[in-house]
Amino acid sequence: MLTERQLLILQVIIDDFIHSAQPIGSRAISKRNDVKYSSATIRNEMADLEELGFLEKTHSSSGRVPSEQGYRFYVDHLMSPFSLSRQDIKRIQAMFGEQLMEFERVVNKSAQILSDLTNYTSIILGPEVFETELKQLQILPLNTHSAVAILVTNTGHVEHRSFTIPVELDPSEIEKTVNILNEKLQGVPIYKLNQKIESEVVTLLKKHTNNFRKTYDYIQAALFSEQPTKLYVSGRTNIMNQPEFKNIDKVRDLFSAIEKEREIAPLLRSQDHGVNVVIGHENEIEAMKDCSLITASYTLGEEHMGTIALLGPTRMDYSKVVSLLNVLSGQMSKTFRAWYQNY
Amino acid sequence: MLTERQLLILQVIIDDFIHSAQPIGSRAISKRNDVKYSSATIRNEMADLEELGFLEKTHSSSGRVPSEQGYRFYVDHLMSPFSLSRQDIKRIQAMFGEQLMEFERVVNKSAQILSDLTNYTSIILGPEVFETELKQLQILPLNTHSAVAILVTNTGHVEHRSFTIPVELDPSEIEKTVNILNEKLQGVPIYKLNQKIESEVVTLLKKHTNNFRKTYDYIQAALFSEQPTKLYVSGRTNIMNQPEFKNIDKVRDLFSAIEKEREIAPLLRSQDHGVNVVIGHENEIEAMKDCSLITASYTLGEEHMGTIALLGPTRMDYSKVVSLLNVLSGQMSKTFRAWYQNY
DNA sequence: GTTAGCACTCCGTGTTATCGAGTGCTAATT
DNA sequence: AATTAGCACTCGATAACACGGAGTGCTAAC
Repeated sequence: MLTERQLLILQVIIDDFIHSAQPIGSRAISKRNDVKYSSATIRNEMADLEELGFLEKTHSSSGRVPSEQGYRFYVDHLMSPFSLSRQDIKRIQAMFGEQLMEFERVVNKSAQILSDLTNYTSIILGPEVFETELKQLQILPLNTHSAVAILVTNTGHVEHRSFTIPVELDPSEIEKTVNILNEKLQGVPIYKLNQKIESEVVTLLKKHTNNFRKTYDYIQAALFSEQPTKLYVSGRTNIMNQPEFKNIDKVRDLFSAIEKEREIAPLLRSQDHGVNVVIGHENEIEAMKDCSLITASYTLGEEHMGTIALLGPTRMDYSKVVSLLNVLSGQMSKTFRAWYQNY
Repeated sequence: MLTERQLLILQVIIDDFIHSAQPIGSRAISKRNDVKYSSATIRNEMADLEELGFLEKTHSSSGRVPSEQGYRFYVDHLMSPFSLSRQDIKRIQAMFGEQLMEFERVVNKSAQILSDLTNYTSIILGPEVFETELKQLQILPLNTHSAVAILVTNTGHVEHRSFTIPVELDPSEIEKTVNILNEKLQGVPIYKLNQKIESEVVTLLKKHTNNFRKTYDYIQAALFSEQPTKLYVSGRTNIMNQPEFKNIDKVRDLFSAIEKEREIAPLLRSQDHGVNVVIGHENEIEAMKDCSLITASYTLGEEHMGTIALLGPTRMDYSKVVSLLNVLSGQMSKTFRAWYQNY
C-alpha cells in the first residue's frame, strides 16, 4: 500500500509530466508549494515508487517518468476530476443546438469537436443500429437495365445501392417481389430480415412469382448484403504535435493502423460501455503500444449504437479526456433519444 | 534551344533522380552505357543546364538535382511513355470487372488502386452530377415528429436527410406538397430545381395547400440544400515513405492541407480536363510547394463528373503516374457510361 | 525520519579532424 | 574547336573528444 506522501508525489509527477513531457527531477518537485519535503526525501520516495513499478528512468541519472502501471494507477485512483472550460462547453452546446438532424452529421461533428478540444486524434464508430426495424424497401428502375434499391429503417437510416438488371430477369417480377417483401417485412428488425424471409415469406413468393429464386437472389444481393460500419476519424495531424511522435516511422505505423478499419472497428466495438481507458501495451494493436485509447459508448434509448474514442500518447491528459468523452457521449445519446422518443 | 546532348543529360539526370532521390554527379552519368562523354564534358554541360535554370545544386560541391523548371520541361518534352506492368493492368481490370455498381464504391476502390500502384497519395473528387435529373422525391414519416427525405436522380445517386417535423406543420400538407413536387419535377436537372419550382410549381402549390410558405421552406431545407462534394483520399501514409518527407513538420502541414476539403475540392475542380501536371510552386497551396499534383478528369458521357489526382513529391514518377491516371480515368468514364447508356 | 553534501552518471552540445564525393578550372589532347 | 585528364578546392557527413549541467544514490549529519 502506498503512503499519503507517495501518492502525492506520484500524482505530482504524473500531472507535471502530462503537461511538460519532460522527465521530472526531485528538485523540481520539492520546489512546489504543495510539497514541503526536501529533494533528498523526494529522491528516496521516487526510488521506492520506481521499485514498485510506478515510475521509470529514461537513463541512469535522469528524472522520473510514469510507467504504464503508473498511468494505470493514476487513472484508477489518483486522477482529479476535470471541469471543462466554459468555452468548451459552449462549443459543444452550440453544436447540438444546430438543427442538424442526421446521425452522420452529428457523429462527424462530434469527431471534429473531440479532436479540436483535446489536440488528440478522435475515432468514432457507428452508428450501428442492429435492432433497428425496417421501414421501407424500394426498388426504383432508372432505365431499362439498371435500378436503385433503397432501404429505410425506423431510425431514418438509409442504405442504397445501384445495380444492373440481368436480361434474364423480368422487371415486373422484381416489382412484385419487392412489393411482397415490403408488405411482409415492415417493422422487422434488420438483423432478423433474412431469417424472417426464409421462414415466412419464401412460400408466399413462390406462389405469386415465377422464376422466384433468381429474382430473389438478385434482390438479396442488392439490398441485404451487409455494409461495414463507418469509422469517422478527425484530427489525424494532432498526433504529430506530440513530442513522442517526432519520429516519422512511428507516425506512419500508427496511421497505417488507423487506416485498417477492419481492425479498428472491432477494437472499438469490444470495449466496455461507459468510459474505458486502454493504456500502452494493454492495447492489442502493435502500432498503438505507446498510445492510449479512451473510449465511451453512445446509445439510442437502451440500445448501444456506437463508440467514440480518443487516441493519444500514453502521456495523455486523461482527466480532461475522460470527462469530455463523458459529456459528449451523454449529449449524443440524449440527442438521439430526443429524435426517436417513441422508438 | 537545348542541344541533343543537353537533352540527353537532362533526361538522364531526371530519370535517375526520380528513382534514387540522390543528387546526380557527373561521373555517374558518364559511366552509363547510353552516355559516351567523359565526366568533364558532362560537368560542363551540367553547369550550362544549371545556368539555364533546369538544374540545381544542393550545395556548392554537390551533384545536380532537377529544378522545378527542369521537371516542367521534362513533363512537357522529355518524358518517355510508360507501359504499366501486366500485373497492374490485371489489378485494374479485376476491379472494374466486379459487379460493383455504385459510384461511391468505384471511386473508393479507384482511390485505393491509385495509391497502391504508385505509392503516392491519391485524392478523388466527386462524382458530382450537375446535369443529373430528378427521378424521385420522397418524404417518409418515421413517427409523429420526424421523417426522412430521400431524393433519387436518374444516375442512381441517392441523397437523404432526416429531420424533425415542427409542430406547426401538418403532415398531410407536407405529403401533398411532396406529391406535387414529385409529379412536376421528374426529369428536371438538379441544378435547375429551385428555379423550376419558383417559376412553375409555386403557384400550383399555393392553390392546393394551406400554409404553403412554411411547409415549402421546410422541405426546401430538408431536400434541396447543397451537400458538399465528397473527397476520397487514400494512401495518406505513402507520402511518409518518401525521403523528402522525413521531416514531420512538413508532413503535418501537408496533411492539414489535405484535410481542408473546402480548399482542395475547388483546386481539383479547377484543373483542365484531361491529364494535368502541377509542379511545386505552381501549386497555390503553401504546404504543397514541394509536391506535385497530377490530375485527370472522369466523365459520364460528355459531362464532366469529377477529378482523380495523385499527390507526391516533385520528384515523382511522372510518366508512370500520367499513364496510370489516363488508364484509370478512361476506365471510370467507360464504366459509368455503360451503366447509363441511355442517359 | 529528514536533509545536506558529495561523488558519479549520462545526455546534449560544441569543437575539431578526417574522409569522400563532387565541382570548376586549366592545360593537354584529339 | 571540342573533348578530356588532372588537380585544387568545397562541403557534408561522421567520428572522437571534452565539458557543462541536470539529476541520481548514498552516507553522514541533523
